Amino acid sequence: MTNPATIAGLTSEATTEPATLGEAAYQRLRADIVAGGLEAGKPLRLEALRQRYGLSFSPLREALMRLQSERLVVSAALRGFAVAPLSREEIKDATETRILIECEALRRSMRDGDDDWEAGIVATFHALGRQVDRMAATAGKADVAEVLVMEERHHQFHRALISACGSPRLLELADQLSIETQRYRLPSLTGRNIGAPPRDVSAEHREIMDAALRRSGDATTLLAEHYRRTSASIQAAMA
Amino acid sequence: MTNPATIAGLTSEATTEPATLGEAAYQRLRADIVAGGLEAGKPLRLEALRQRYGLSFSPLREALMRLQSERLVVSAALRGFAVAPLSREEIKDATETRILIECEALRRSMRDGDDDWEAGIVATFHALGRQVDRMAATAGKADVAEVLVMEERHHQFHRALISACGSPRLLELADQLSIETQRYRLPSLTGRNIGAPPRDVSAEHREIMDAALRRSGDATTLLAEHYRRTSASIQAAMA
DNA sequence: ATTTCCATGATTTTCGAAAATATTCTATTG
DNA sequence: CAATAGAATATTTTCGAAAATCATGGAAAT
Repeated sequence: MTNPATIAGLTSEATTEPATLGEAAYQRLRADIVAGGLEAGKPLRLEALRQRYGLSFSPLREALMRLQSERLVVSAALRGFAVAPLSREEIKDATETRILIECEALRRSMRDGDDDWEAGIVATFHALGRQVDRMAATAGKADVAEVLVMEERHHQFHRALISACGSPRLLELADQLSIETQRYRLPSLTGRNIGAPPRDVSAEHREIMDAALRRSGDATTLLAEHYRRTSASIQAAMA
Repeated sequence: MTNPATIAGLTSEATTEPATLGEAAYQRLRADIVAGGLEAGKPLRLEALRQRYGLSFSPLREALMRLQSERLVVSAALRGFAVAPLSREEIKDATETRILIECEALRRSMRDGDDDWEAGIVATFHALGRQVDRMAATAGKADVAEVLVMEERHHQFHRALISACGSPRLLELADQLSIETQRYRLPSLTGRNIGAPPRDVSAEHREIMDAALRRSGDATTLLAEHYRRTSASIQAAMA
């Protein structure tokens, strides 16, 4: 059965209580890795995790195996686990793979999407805009909780675009790649982001939305450029 | 130590000795699911698995978590695991996703592939042909071990085609989708395959190879057709 | 000075029992 | 007879100790 948290969203705020400790460990570990609470490259000692989360080895190991499949954790046999390192190569590969997956899913959604699909795009675009406005009002303070809410809205918008593709695999892959790339985005969003190019992300979103609703082939091009711009700025910051 | 290499010509990693029991459980479970030794849809009771493989719960659960990420196993919280069911929808989605992934990887490989890439294609094509000839000689007997060897060679050929793509993600996804679709192919290969359309698979492989070595855009079209033909025949047999 | 070997401590991996939860069966009620 | 509640059973999930393995450091040998 697919994990509802994977589909539902990114953040640790579980709308539903996890049924097992293994599931809880998975969600908390993933949230901490993505948000940087567990530093990239750092070894994940089981004894330390046991104390940190108040769990036993079994559910922790289960969660770590899952996270390893999602490339958030690496491991060597008998040598334990570590938070997957960040690298320019990885963000590049993740971004290009994401573009491949999401552009195909967007093409199919534009072909098959109905009124509900369109409504979902408009609704999530609006919600994202509201959140961006709210954060602009309290400018200066890069509150990490607020940033996480915005990232969740951002994810919901992009997911709405491809939600009518009809392929569970493409949607799951898109979710996984979204999580992976979020690891790279978050530091630059919470940090004070000096030297970032002046970029109107909201305008990019609006263009993508408009093209998608027009069922125009431009939508995939705009989507790819949107992701490549973000990736390039991250890579530049990783000098 | 029990060597699964006799049963599993399935993957390259199956030939190397697993370092942990969890890894061994993963390999043996996967081989048994793909080969049909564990029936699709059937519940995987831990007590039964413990006896069958002579392992404790921990490594078994670890392996099952990994297999769940690869869509070979499904589970519901507190209700245990089951072999992932087979369905027309799944083989369709898996095939189309595989085409998306491998065609992109083939395009990149044709763009960047060097002499070693070409040599790998020619070598694996030859090895596959030898195996097919060997099996044609002993026709009538659909030996499951021989079929597994052939599937392994088949996989190696297709992997050689895309091996120069430069993306670890695309290669890993292709491997996973290859395993998934193998579950669907094996029954029809071991069974006596009545009513199958007369199809020269070797000729298809040669055409794909030739086009790839010519760096012709036809290669991706031929590859897609190759996979779609197989998928269609499987779906037809699933009436 | 460098290497090799072994003891020591740290860490991962595995096990089987215990706890938690689901499922089945039976008895009872409406 | 159908439906329900509760006990009994089956199964999953979790725990902490034990076993296996790796990492570290120091002594002996070259």
